[in-house]
Amino acid sequence: MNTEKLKRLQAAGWKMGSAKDFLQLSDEEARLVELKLSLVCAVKKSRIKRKLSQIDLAQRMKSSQSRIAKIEAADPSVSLDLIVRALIASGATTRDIQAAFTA
Amino acid sequence: MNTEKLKRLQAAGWKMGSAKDFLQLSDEEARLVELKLSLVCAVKKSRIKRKLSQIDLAQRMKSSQSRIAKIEAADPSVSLDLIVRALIASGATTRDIQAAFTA
DNA sequence: TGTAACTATGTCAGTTTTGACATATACTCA
DNA sequence: TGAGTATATGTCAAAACTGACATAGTTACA
Repeated sequence: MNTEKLKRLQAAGWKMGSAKDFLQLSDEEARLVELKLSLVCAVKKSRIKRKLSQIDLAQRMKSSQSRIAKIEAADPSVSLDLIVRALIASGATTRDIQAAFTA
Repeated sequence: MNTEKLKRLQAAGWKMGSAKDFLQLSDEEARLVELKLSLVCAVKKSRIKRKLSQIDLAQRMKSSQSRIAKIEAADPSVSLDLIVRALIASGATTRDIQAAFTA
């Protein structure tokens, strides 16, 4: 089982807090991972809230359904840029985005 | 004068609000640019506040001085990932990061 | 049950982003 | 002035990310 798979499992619902030790991340890396996970959750919430399918969202941001799926699964191949673009495209308000940084 | 140069000028202190029209960005693109500019300013503030040189910060995050300079100049070649990593490495608190979203 | 819509996962060529390096420019302060 | 420190800008090979595609799995509902 590799690191990438683990990161995906994390996103799939594993409790944070164990991530750092398990993946042997530095504090800084851990904060970035947690931040990404928060934003990723916000993307899904925002998308569902607006009743958009992954295909809908993909079209809005000129991406593809598979990439949206990877975003929501916190696949290690997705950048913070893409996550935030998805969040914006999904209709999240500035306040929503801000809130995601807190969580 | 190209788009990349313009984006750098923006970061160098130009008032936002003109960016969207001038660069013909969509609302979504404009929001992302504004977000990046806010974070970029936060990086510089945080770095200065902790009395770190660009070299110091570069070492902390295993990057290079030139890349830190590009981050602070909002060079189009820098990703949101790198900006946030710099912000974290510079010692910014979660609250600082959050505040950058408001500004 | 079937089937239509939705979501997940793997792959890959093309594109973007990266650290490193060279070098130029600015800013102290003696 | 000059030497030392800090920051800016250009370049490039290597690494990371991307959309697109195929396809597998899931969910909802008649």
